[in-house]
Amino acid sequence: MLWIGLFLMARTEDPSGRQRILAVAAELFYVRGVRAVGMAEVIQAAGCGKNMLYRHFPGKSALVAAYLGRAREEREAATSAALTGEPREQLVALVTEVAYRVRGSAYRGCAFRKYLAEFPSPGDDDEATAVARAYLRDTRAQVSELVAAAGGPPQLGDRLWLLIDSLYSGTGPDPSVAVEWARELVAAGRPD
Amino acid sequence: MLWIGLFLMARTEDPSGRQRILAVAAELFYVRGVRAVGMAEVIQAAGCGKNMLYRHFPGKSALVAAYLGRAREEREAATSAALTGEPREQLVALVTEVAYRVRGSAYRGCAFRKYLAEFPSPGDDDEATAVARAYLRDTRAQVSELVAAAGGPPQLGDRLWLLIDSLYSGTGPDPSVAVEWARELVAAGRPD
DNA sequence: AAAATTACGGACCGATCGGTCCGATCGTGG
DNA sequence: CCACGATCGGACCGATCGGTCCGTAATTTT
Repeated sequence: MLWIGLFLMARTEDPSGRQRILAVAAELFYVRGVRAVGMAEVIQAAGCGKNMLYRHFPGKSALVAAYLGRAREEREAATSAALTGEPREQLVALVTEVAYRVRGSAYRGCAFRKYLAEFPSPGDDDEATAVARAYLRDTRAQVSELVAAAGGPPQLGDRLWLLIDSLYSGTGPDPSVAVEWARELVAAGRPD
Repeated sequence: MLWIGLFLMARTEDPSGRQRILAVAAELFYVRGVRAVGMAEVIQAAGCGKNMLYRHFPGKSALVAAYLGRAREEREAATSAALTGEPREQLVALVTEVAYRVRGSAYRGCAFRKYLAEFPSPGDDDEATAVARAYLRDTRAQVSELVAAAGGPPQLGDRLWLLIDSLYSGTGPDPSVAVEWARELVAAGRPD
């Protein structure tokens, strides 16, 4: 009975353990900034004891790295869900999905870009910085590969990445401007 | 003799006073982040005593606000220097100037966007936040006005602002992509 | 019911923060 | 040569940080 319970918790929600702490910490880090949120505040918001948190995460840097890793998983899930249809449609869908997310009321900027802005000179062993940089690099590579699959010129990838980058920045114009522009761009690149 | 000296210092450089402290602090805040730089480090880098700094700036928040105000002045000077010729040329020159700055080896991202990312939930009386927001708002308005003066549609302003925004983000493609795109955009909007 | 495992949360530690105050020092004017 | 003013920089303060340890209470296993 105990083992079945542990098994189910591990497979499903783990509502009072690691996942719960991570969800609470992620929200705080994202909204208020990583440096501005102390461990004590995470503990209080999670409603757990100090032992609980420090057993799952050896320190704040590990918690922050897990926060960005979680953000990456969420982004990848949303992105892959939007990528159906032929490559050209996928390119537009990619921009549209980002625009949709940016319009959401909970959007406070790109978590990875914000982290890199907050820690521009990290130690060489900063795992969170590695996660953030890898995400940006991989996402951009994904666009390039998609453009190559669609038979478009590399320049198309550059310009689409520029549009996505502007969307994420949070200070750009209305997201629909980027979406409409991406549509024109992909349509113009069509050889037929 | 004493008065002449004071007069010259006030008119020219003030090498051991406010301007020097501000220059040192600005470099530190910009490269390493505002929160990551303590007042003690600013004082040591400026080579002055604590009294010196706290006489010119009542506290860190005032120093940060002055840092962003200084950054704004520098940006406005560089921008206005680039704005010669007819409105359409000015639009391209605006993007080109930003691209030039972004390519510089000392570029570490837009100071205003970085500050807003570092302090997403400031107090209502945070002067630095007000400076940063005002800069972004005014710069965007400047683009819109320039487009209007050039007789272009508002959409042109949106798209040019998008390009500029992407340039500043620091994670976009090569700056030349935005410059070339801006050239095409302005040329295509030409009625003749 | 007794025992053992778990978790909450306060006490505590050293380090660092922004900021104040004051003694020591140096250059200048009388 | 002395006295004055300005400046450097260390001592110090309260607050907060990340992190450790442990007393106590609750829950579960036997």
